[in-house]
Amino acid sequence: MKNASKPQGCTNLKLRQLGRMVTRHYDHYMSEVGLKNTQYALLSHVVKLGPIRPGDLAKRMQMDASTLTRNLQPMAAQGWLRVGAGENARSRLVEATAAGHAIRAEGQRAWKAAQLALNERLGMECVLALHDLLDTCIASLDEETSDATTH
Amino acid sequence: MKNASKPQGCTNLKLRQLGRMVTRHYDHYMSEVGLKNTQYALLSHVVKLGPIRPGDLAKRMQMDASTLTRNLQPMAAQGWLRVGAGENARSRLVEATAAGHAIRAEGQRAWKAAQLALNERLGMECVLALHDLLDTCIASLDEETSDATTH
DNA sequence: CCTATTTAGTTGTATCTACAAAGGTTGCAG
DNA sequence: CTGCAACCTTTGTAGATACAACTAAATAGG
Repeated sequence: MKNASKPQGCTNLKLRQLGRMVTRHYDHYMSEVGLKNTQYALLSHVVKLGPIRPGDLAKRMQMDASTLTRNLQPMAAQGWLRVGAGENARSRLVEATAAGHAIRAEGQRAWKAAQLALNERLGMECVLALHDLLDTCIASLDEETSDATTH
Repeated sequence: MKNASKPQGCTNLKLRQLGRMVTRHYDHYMSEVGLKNTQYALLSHVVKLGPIRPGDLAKRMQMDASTLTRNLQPMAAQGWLRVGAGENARSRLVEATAAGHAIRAEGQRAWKAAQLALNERLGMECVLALHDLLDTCIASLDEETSDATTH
């Protein structure tokens, strides 16, 4: 017994609206340590994935390569990460500096507070269900993109 | 029997990642009629909510007032909508022009194709569940914002 | 009436986002 | 070795997003 046979409204609209709300929520907390939500996400990925090529990082974050180039710039200017030479002359490697690790640790505390507050506001059940669903959707769209269905 | 007692990962990250993917999907379809996903959303709201004040429209869309001011500009320049005088000298009214109604109708066809394709890619069950959850979350965060709990 | 506060909208500034195109690099075919 | 295709990243351009500060106008007190 379905809720409705056809989805009501626009998936994109709802995603973006909630996205704006949640992003504002996180940014409010992250601002205490001088980070944007996006910068914390990027820094965390760089810390975890070690020296990594921009293109690979962009793919992991489901982000356009040119967007990544742009997002790296303010963070490199802050000295939080470094975009060095890769194997080839045409590839590069991104890695976090000591300052980057430090601020990421600070950011993690702010992030935890933000996530806890959000869990509180939405209810744990809701957040768990949302995470599962978002993960499923991301995986679905991702596998089609990389076209790995055939082998 | 829960999936886990604490949510794994970052709600904001997942939302933004899926948001980027889905926005790209819609923009791909909307580009056929020369609209961005955001512009279609904005235009639809203006068409539906009739002449409306910028502030009210921003609240409806969970968007900062200054963001709305900026987003209106390219659309007004295209002649799709008009920002006219309101009751007071300090308030204004936004409404769609004839050209706005026309392109919104075209956009609607593109939107339908995009939504159908997304339903296909994610599966109807998944989209329905996602819509319900997004609506619930938006409503939760919204009621706290408007602080309507006390009376 | 006049000032203080609140309200409505815009501007300054900074970042995020992505498509199209450009600039080099690598690798392969001939 | 030469030329061309494929690859990796950055630039050009345009729009989305929001906080802080600003302008202007309505409103409340006195």
